[in-house]
Amino acid sequence: MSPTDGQDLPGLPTQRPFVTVDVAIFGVLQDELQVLLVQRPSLATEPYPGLWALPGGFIDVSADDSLEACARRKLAVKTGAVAPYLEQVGSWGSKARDPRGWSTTHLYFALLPADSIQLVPGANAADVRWWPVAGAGVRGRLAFDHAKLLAAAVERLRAKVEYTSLPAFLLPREFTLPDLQRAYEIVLGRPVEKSAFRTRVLAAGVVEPIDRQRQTGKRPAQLYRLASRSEPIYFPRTFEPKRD
Amino acid sequence: MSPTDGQDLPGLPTQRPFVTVDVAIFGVLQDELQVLLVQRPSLATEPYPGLWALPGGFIDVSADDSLEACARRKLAVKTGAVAPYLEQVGSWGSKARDPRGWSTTHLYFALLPADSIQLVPGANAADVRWWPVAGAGVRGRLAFDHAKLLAAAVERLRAKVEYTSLPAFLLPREFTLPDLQRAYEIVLGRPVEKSAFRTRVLAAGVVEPIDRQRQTGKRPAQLYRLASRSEPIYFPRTFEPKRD
DNA sequence: TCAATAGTGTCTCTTAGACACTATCGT
DNA sequence: ACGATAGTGTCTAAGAGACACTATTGA
Repeated sequence: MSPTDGQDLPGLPTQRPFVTVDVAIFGVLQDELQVLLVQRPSLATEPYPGLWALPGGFIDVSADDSLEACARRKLAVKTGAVAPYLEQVGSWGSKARDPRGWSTTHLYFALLPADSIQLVPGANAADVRWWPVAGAGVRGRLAFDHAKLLAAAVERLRAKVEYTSLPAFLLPREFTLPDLQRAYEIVLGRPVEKSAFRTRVLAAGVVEPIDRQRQTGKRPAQLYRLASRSEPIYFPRTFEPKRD
Repeated sequence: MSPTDGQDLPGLPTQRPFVTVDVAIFGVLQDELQVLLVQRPSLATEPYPGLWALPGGFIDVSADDSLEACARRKLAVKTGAVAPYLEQVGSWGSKARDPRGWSTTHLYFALLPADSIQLVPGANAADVRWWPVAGAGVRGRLAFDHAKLLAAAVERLRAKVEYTSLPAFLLPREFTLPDLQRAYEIVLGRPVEKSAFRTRVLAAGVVEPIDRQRQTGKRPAQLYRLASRSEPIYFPRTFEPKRD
């Protein structure tokens, strides 16, 4: 197959944008919401050398059957794991966002239990590490338009957390209700009322109790697991605090 | 500039998907939610000849500065109008969705006052017309994967209508509250309670009264216009009917 | 018995939903 | 006066938010 196959069929444009997929992988570490970033290679031939970026890259039209498959592949390459939750955030494309030319990117975000995975520095990424989302360490120092992409992913995540069970995908398979409540508080960045939280989560059927409790020094807590390991639950109302 | 410019820079993939933008343009006509479709040319060299499809097509990397600009261009070409509301729904891409090869599409949906525009049959589209969204006339007879795309756009629209002022963008610049309520009912496909509707819409500051009323045979109705002509308003709660 | 965390009960207040009622036009 | 549509008021019930209270462990 020649390298220009499919580039010159009649009616198809000869000049095409290049197409990438980026993934914002979120986890909770040290009681903080963090995002997985990779460091770009320090080669003068590469754009933004040495800067941090969302993991991602070009579509491989011979290896990737679809955009989502491409996102899952890039996720697996960095984490060696299959994320329990993956969702498309949107797409961006313009002449200016990549110095190499007209480009589009399809942005996904993934949630996973951060302590369950091993980071995998890749051939094309000097380093891989978690960065706190709230911290200023990352702000404004990301390659390409990734600061904007990350902000969009965080905004989407925070918005959906108000009315879905998404934070459960940040926890290991078995967890307690206080664990889950803490995950909500970490993502939202504000405290959540305990009684209302428990009522809502249990009424919505997000979780089901298992026949075990967590033994700590204090009163033991009932262990739960997700009722639906793959799909999030949507709540009828939100967690938003009462307006004043 | 040679036709392969930008195709062979070092590090860039030589094989790229082709990139399209599609737009689901919605309007209310004959008391129904309708979508603008174009008929594909009846040429054997074109895929899906004669079938109906969402307006759209390839990115023109020399004419389009961004994906959204491309969507606005395609919208203007068919309607001659600038839509008061345009939102990205998502993107799809795979090897299989277009017989000509690996392709991606970026789907937008637009809302506009249907009676304010003139349809413009284009060079590459045999015909343009409105189709009822609910009707079976369109179902399963769309080109490419556009049935799926249209379903996604309708789903997004319906979901957002529950908690936003989107239907206002389907009305002319001046309208009455009963007009607006009717627009909600048409999009949602179910009746909306009058009193709660008015309370919510007015409390949210969606509209502002103008110094005129609509004279019909009956009691005249106060005319309003959008408080914010460009941005939709988000309600704190939804219009969903009480569960049983 | 105390500290600490898990889990429940109770009160209030807001708001949606239902629906009846009033208001204003033309005929 | 009446039909028809515009617009308001009232009652009820459900759920959120606040917060106090009880429960269960180890030390």
